Amino acid sequence: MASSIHDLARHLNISIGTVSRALNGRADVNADTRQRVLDAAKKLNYSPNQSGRSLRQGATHSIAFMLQPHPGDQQYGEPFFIPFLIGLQGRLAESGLDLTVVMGAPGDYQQERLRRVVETRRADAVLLAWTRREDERIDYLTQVGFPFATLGRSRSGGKAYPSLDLDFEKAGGDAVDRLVARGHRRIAAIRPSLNLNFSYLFLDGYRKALKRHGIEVDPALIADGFINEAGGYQVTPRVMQAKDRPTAIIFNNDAMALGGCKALAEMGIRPGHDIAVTVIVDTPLCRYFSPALTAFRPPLEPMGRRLAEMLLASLPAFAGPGGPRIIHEVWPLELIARDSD
Amino acid sequence: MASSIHDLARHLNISIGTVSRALNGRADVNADTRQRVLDAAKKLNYSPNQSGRSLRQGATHSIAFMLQPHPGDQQYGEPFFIPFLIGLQGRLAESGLDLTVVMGAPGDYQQERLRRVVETRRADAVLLAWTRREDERIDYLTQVGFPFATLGRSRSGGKAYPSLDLDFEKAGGDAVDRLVARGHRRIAAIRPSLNLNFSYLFLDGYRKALKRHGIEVDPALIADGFINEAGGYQVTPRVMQAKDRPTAIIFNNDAMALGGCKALAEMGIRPGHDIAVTVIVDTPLCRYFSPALTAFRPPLEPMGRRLAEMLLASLPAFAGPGGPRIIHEVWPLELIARDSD
DNA sequence: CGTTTTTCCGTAAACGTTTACGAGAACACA
DNA sequence: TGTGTTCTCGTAAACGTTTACGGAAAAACG
Repeated sequence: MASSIHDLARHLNISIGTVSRALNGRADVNADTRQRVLDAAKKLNYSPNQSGRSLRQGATHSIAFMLQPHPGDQQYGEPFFIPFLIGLQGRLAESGLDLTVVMGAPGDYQQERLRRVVETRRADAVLLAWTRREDERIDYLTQVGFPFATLGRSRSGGKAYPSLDLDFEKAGGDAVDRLVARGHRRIAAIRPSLNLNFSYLFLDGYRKALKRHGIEVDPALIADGFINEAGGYQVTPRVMQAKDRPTAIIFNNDAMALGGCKALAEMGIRPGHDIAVTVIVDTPLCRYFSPALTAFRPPLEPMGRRLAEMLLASLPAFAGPGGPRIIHEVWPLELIARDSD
Repeated sequence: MASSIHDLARHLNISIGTVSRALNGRADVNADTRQRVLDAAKKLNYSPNQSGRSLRQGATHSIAFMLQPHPGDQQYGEPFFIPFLIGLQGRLAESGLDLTVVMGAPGDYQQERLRRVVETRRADAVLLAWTRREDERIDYLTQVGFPFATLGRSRSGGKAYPSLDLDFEKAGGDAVDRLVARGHRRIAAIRPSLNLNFSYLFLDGYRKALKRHGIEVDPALIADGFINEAGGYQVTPRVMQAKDRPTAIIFNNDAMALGGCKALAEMGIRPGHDIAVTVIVDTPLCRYFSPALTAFRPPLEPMGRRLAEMLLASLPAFAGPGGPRIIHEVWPLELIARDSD
């Protein structure tokens, strides 16, 4: 049933070596025989056994993307990543690589699963998302010398790996600028806990922009909570209880914004009327919420493509003529003005 | 660096055969030597090369879950599946199996990717979701005799594969019952197009319940659209233009409900006040939306665990003493009453 | 003590590829 | 014609495992 290279060879009365060379497009095979091999391969529905290839070549031809729910986050997930994955997979496929998403159990922050992938050599490289400020995954991978790239920056591992990130700092500043221009002075910031790197960047941008406008940074207007609806719901009332009530809130996460708006609604506060709401990472949620939420949108699919390219460029086997290169890029977020501010 | 079974053997001065047997827990190896092997394995940080194992055993020890955005659905994804995947991965890990999620490019409905997985033998079995009424993936897999299980039922492929589904028919009926009990007679149904199987089940339940209550089924109150926010947004006004305006809408999809509520808001119609809204599959969205949406909730994580178990039970290599069994189950959806109806 | 059974381990083949090496044939060139 | 080059292909080893087979040593048994 599963036809092997031997079947092809027997069928054509040539050696398996020639068949392999023909299939792999090597130069030292007659054009005529190559065609015959290709035809036979199609006819016998042949496709190479990956285990065999991997074993011989020491490469799996697949890239692992580590996807993991945050600890305790049983209910919701990562819609954010889907368009990103589409771009990723598209670009990888062009280079003959498979993308496999490996799920971690919630809570262990991927370390165990990551080790498993690396040690059993299930992938040729790994893609990490939601990098933390100090990231043990990055430490581990650099230590064992396993190729990887990250979506997001980190302090860990030096800069010896490709990374693509969004400019959360600028977005945080732009959000403040826009709100200040609209007359706001009391601006709250709500961000995820866990030491996610983008959350720090966002806060930096927020703080710097306030200072630029001569506005004092009030700790009572800054809060962090769990990175989902429940977290936003829980933490938003806290900033609303500040002595001098905020007239605007910037949420660093769409899910938290959703929960926060729920909390606001229960307090009788209407986004867009009684308070201005801005969200840093846009998803379709923001668009279809009532009122539609002003948000900063990342070009997710192009980001996926680009990160794939950057990863490939760093791998000796795929790098272009110039040899392997480590590329770092930071992309801007585009403001989508809607009704909530 | 990557230590092989040969390194272990050399280090212990025994043959690789013995090492392998010790590692795999076979009976014909001395308890003492086994311990020495295990210790050495830990010390040398050995873990078996998957390609080697797979090649020899003809099994990859991994299960593929096919995840694919619907054609044209660039923006949003499958948050629905995350808890499901957690359950799945947890149960598979207990049997030493890896779960890899394989992404398809949007649009080709997975056929090409599926073939690729099957033909290159990257997984031992496949898990399909969002089954269609007539499903070419199922036809293909049964035809080539590749093991699989499905989340959702289908007309294709006979019944020779395990399947776990939710009782959308009952949920559709229950939703109608509840609305009728609250005085509604004009009840609209909005569901995804594409011939997704659950969408038909839902509609069947809806229709039967209406008839049970002596209410005529009005085609003007039934609409289908694309399975995302945009689809709901686009199609909801259509049912609202029916001669005798509906006083309630049942959405068969949470994303469509979100889009639909946006459309309603633009028409000045408030869910929970001017119209009753019920959603068949609950997500955190429904809970945090304003107003919170009444919805039917599936136990996603247990479903994942259970489907993994059912798949394993159907595989000769993992089936229990009774031999392989094909199990079919249909689980109920639990109504979560909130504020929208 | 001799025979049979059990325990334990080494040998080697096999899984399906890729690829270094070498060799025969055809060709080019003087 | 002789020599060197090019084209094409077969041979066989190698990747890291698992496992059937057989055999030596130890244990059990009479």
